[in-house]
Amino acid sequence: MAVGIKDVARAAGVSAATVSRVLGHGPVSADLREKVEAAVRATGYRPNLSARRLRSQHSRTIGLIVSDIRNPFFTTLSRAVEDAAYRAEMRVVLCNTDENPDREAMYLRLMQEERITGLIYAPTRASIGRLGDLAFDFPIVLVDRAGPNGDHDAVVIDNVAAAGLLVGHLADQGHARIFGLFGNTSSTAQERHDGYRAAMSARGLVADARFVAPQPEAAATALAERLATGERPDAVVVSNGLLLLGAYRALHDAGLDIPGDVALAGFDNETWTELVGPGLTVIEQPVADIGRTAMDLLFERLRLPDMAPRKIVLSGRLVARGSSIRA
Amino acid sequence: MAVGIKDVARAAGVSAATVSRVLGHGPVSADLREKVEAAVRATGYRPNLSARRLRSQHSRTIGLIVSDIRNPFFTTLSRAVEDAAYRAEMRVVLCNTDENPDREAMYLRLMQEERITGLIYAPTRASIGRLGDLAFDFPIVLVDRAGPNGDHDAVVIDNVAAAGLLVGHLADQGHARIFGLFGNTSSTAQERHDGYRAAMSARGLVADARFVAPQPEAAATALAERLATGERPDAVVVSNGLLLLGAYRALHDAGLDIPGDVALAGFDNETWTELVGPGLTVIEQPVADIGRTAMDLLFERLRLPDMAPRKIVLSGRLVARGSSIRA
DNA sequence: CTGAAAGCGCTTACAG
DNA sequence: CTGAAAGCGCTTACAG
Repeated sequence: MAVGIKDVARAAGVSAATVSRVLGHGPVSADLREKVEAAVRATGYRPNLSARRLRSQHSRTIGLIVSDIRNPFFTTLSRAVEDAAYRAEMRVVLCNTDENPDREAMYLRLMQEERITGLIYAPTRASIGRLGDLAFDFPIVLVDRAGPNGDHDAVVIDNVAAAGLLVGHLADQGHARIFGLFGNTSSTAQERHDGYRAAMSARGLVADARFVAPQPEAAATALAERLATGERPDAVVVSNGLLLLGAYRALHDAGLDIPGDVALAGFDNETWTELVGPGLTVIEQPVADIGRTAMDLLFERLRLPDMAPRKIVLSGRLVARGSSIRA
Repeated sequence: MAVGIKDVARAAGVSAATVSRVLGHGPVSADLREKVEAAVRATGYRPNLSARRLRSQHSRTIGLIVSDIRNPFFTTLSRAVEDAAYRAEMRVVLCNTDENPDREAMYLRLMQEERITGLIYAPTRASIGRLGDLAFDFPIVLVDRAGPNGDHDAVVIDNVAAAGLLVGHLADQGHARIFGLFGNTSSTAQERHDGYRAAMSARGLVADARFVAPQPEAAATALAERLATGERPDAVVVSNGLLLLGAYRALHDAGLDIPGDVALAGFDNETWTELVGPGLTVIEQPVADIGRTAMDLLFERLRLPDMAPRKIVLSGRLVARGSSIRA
């Protein structure tokens, strides 16, 4: 049915080996090369990648495991990774765990079964501790979330510093009761929480934070609850774009003016953050750089397997907008 | 290095065939099954999918080609497809064309080389006409964008009707000079344009539309240009979420009040559309349903290859918000 | 139910 | 530069 390499060989009057060499980078005379190329066109031959991978023992495949593809952070990241892979003539298998450790385990198994060349991986907090236990036949570069002990290559931003930037900015604007909302599944959110807490304490302010599921609804609910009890915070910081959406909605629904009643700031410079109300103050991450750097690190690791693990720390940038600036 | 099926067989004291049967659904005695399972655990064996696919001639792989993964429409679609594939014990290869016909051609080649089981595909407008020319070894279900002649299975929404809903709604609110912005790469946008034009004409209104590249910036530029010339439109409709973002920003930057100066409405009920200014009036598409239905159609087609092509038309729903409602 | 053998479609030493 | 042969790691008739 489907045309195979033998059919092309027959049509070109050469051996299958020669066809393979033309398609690969083997040495072939111009004469035969031309005949083979004509035969490939005539037959519409497409090599079978499963056979090629099996025989060559190279999958030329990069695995990419992210925790939520709806999050523009990971969408942008995956595009950067794909572009880099494409330039290196590799493909990408993109998997989405939804922050679910079961799905994560399944996809890690899949990566092994695909015999991937290397993995770029944003582990859930549940998995990040057990990372050392797992032995894989391929190198791993962590992105967005690094393990506590630096035994893996990783590309992250300085979350403690970035959270400190936000708190410092809010404090400079005269805010003191700064309520924090942080995702409860990622080490990144944990670090942002730590940075928040440290910066608050450094200014003699009292930390007041909650961890919630990383969804807008959870943030909205948690913030609404907080608004209903005790003294109202005069600012809110959140640890990512999804929570920012939920927090914005909760303030909106509560009829509060931003920043008049409550200031708002968070992570991830998504397009909509510039559009809403007064514009939202955010930390912008160098997302595409993170992806490119992760691929660079992976290729380095493949060339030099025994290199010591490297953690590359990039910086977030404060984008101050109306949501935090007191008139 | 890596443990293979023979290693497991040796460890379990059985043949490779028996190991294969335990891992598949073959008939094996409880006794041997147990031994094999123990050996699999002990060795940490993971089957090589390339070998399995090559030998079994089943890739158990669904291809999914979308035009822009940043567009939440396609993100949501891909999640729905993946969930359905997962339930059917299949994997998904997700490819992103960026509306670029070259990338599209490359990915179609890749699909053939992967010997995918079936393809779910949102073709660019450049390709949609040539769809009939291409012969593939796998069935295709078009999503979001159907060809002009119904020779492929497809799942779409009624774009003409949906655009008519928007125009009708705006007209009912007293708007007459309704400017339209439509993407220039998708047949979907073309249909929405046609629906816009038909609805305008049915109400005796004069159509005033432009096609632009499907990016926020292009929409913003085109709308700014339109605002700078001639009589100002009193409403703007756009054909998708990205253009809506750009149009919103252009109105905002021009210092115009929505809907006081200009009303705005468009497609895709993305989260941010509810948050901005007065809330944006949109057509909500049943995105997850489109994905699920496409997978159903694909499986049907695989079971019954000779079935006549079916086009399933779902409906958009008007979500009216402040951006179009005249006080 | 079980094993030995063949073969999926390629690539790659090996020999010339 | 070129071809014949072996073999990647599995699955699946075939025979028992």
